[in-house]
Amino acid sequence: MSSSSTAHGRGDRAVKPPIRDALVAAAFRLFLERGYEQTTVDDIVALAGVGRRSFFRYFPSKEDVVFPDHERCLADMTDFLSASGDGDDPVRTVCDAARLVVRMYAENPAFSVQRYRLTKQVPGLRAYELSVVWRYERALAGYLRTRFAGLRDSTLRADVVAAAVVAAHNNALRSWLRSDATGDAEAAVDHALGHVQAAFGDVPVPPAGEDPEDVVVVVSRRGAPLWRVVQELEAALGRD
Amino acid sequence: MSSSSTAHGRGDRAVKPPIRDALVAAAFRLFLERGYEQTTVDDIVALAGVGRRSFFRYFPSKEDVVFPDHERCLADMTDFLSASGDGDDPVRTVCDAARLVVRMYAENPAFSVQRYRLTKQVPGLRAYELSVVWRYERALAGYLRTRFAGLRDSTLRADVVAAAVVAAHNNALRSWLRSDATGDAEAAVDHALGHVQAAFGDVPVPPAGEDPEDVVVVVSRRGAPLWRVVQELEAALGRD
DNA sequence: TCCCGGCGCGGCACTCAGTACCGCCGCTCG
DNA sequence: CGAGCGGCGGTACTGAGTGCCGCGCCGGGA
Repeated sequence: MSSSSTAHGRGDRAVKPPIRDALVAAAFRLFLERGYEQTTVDDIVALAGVGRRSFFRYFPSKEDVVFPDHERCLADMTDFLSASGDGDDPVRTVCDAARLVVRMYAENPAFSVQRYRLTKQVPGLRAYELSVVWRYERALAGYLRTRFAGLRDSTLRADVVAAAVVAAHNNALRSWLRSDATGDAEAAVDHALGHVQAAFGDVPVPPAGEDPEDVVVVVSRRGAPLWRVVQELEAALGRD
Repeated sequence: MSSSSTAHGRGDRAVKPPIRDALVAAAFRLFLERGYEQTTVDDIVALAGVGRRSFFRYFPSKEDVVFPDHERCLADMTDFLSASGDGDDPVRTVCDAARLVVRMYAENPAFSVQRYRLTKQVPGLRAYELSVVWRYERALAGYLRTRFAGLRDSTLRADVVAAAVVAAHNNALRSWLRSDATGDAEAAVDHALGHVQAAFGDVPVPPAGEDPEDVVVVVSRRGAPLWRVVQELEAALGRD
């Protein structure tokens, strides 16, 4: 039932938000019973036994109660990205960041499946989920832009890779949710992200055994000054 | 001012929707004057001189008036996809389908720039645009799924390619919009989509040979993916 | 112990998007 | 010439989201 992102294991009694969890529980009970649009905020607060005003204190909109933990997960992702150094392959880093999301889904499989069924058939919730996914994607793209800075078409590469990572992640995640959360969600996402890493990563991961050597292209127009050649060479090598 | 997708050239007096265009014009005047959220539907219909009920006859919601032609463009895209045979490279086909969108934007540059500024700073409109983009992406992915049927991880590949195409298209389109629609939007999108085709398409890309006097030196290790070669080649040729 | 300030909560009233229903008018077809 | 009929406007309603205020609880300070 509980869906809070904060852990609560010891004897302490719901240290964080008792009323917030009550609202989420009441909302999902009613959403599953009579549908999302047939449930008003007044119904939710009546079942939860709190005032209507308190609902909007904890959730800016009615849709937010369906995604109570994404805000925290997004914060975790930005923390993860800002904490990861410049050493590893950036594509691998954003793939790891995406794994944070599927891990959150896998923490509450039943809850995630219910929410998936809800968002699948309510257009308003689908639109809201899109905006949430968009924020994840922008976080990944922002990180990649800094890592790709200096390369040619850096923002384009960043956006495309971020979109591919999100698409692969969501493909595997939705497939897992459609199967009623049977099997290993993280493994499915790993497999999907493997394709993206193979296509965009510095090192083509799955076809192992090959050399991780990169490619260098030098194009020199006749009469082009030497510094121009050096510049292109540096650009191709990824130097700043 | 006009933004209708239907042509109206001859002496006939706005054969399709006179009142619809009036609503769009009035809405944008008010949106630019005092902002989107500061403008009510009553304000729009008052300025347009029609009844409030008529607004919702033409636009299901207040957000729809900002994107008056996307419904038609989406229909064009689905028509284009269902009409294209199974002969060509499917990745190239979806790239061509995406070009329909930028072409629509390029038809009314001033209108597109205004709308871009609006959607950039109004969260509600951003969310709505996301849902519109999502429908384009699903159309592309649906086509690719049928074309990829039988291949391994066909739906995954379809989703990833569709997302990459949309991301590349939007990257170039938004860059063009941010520059106040100076330059060639379609060329920018072509360049961006070239990267996607290089990464995912059957045929790397037609590089459109330039001067035969150029000297090209390519050093490629076997581990490097083909798209990297093409990317560096394009970069070295100064195509951006 | 009493007082005081803050804060979380509930209640009220309001705006505005979106919908259902109805009544009007002009057009066209029988 | 009359009867449908479709586009349009008006009215009234629901429900989401907001601003405002008053209450009660809790902790700190004199």
